[in-house]
Amino acid sequence: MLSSMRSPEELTVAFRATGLKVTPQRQLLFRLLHDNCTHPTADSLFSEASRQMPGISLRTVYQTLNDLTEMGELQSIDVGSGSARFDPNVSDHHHAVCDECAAVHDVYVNRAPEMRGLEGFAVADAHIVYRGLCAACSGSVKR
Amino acid sequence: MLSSMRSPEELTVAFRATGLKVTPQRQLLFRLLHDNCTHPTADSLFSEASRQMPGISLRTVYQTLNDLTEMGELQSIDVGSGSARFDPNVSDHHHAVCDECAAVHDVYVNRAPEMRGLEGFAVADAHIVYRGLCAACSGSVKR
DNA sequence: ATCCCAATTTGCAACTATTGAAAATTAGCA
DNA sequence: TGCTAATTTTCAATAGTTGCAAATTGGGAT
Repeated sequence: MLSSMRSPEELTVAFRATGLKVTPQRQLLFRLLHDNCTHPTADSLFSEASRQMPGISLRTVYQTLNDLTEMGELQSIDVGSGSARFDPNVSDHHHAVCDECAAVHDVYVNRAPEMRGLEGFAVADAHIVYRGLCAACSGSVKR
Repeated sequence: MLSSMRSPEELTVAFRATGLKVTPQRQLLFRLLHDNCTHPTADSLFSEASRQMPGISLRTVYQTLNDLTEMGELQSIDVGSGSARFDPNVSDHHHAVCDECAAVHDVYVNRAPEMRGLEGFAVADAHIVYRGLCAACSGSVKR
């Protein structure tokens, strides 16, 4: 059901097949992104990567994220937080952002709603951003 | 039906009532925004304003846009174009962005779709961004 | 009509997110 | 093992936006 990014091993093959090289930096990022449901920013990935590979550059992180996005292995999403979030779940889905803890969750809808009030617009896709309080934040006794 | 920003005259009263001053810069922006359905950016408003009032500063434009947004007279929307767009239509609505000409249109949906796959998230609001080709761009013989 | 002071405008520096460019390094095939 | 194009790194540059301080000004009080 989830259409996740391919595994580090599969990406290694895919990269080589495309003429792209598989460097230690890229392998690390493949691993950090695999099954990552935190919707990380380039910067949070850079921090995480730096811990395991001191000296890796932020530029390389951006580069690799862009490569993966172009290959369709990653989805770049903008939930209005100022920086792009990257999502290895490339299936057709939407997002819910917690106003309290800023966590981003994947959500699904039965069918994209029909829009009204605009004749002749050919919709290619629709992305919904829900805002509110996540289970953890709304469940706890609020401050 | 449309819940548009109040008129320049009404805003003048509202500003004074709140202890905010009504300057020529602000009056100009009130006018430029009234009934403006182009979803302008701060910068496009600054260009327009500069034509009528050379010397007005971009900082003032940002300031006033933020003030109006805080007062609920304006909605700041992010359609992923890199810069914020401002919408004097403050009713509950959504947006359609043309991939060709980048125009942003207001759209309405019957009801916000229920989301699935996330238990306990208390939705405060939902914003949908549609992408595709607007009537003008999809109708014309493509380049 | 004039004063006065808090609100505003300006100018500019600072900041964040991201990309461009060039030199040094390296993956991976021959 | 060598070669070369791809990659990484470094650093500068860009866009959008905000912070700050000095100069200006709106508008109620006099």
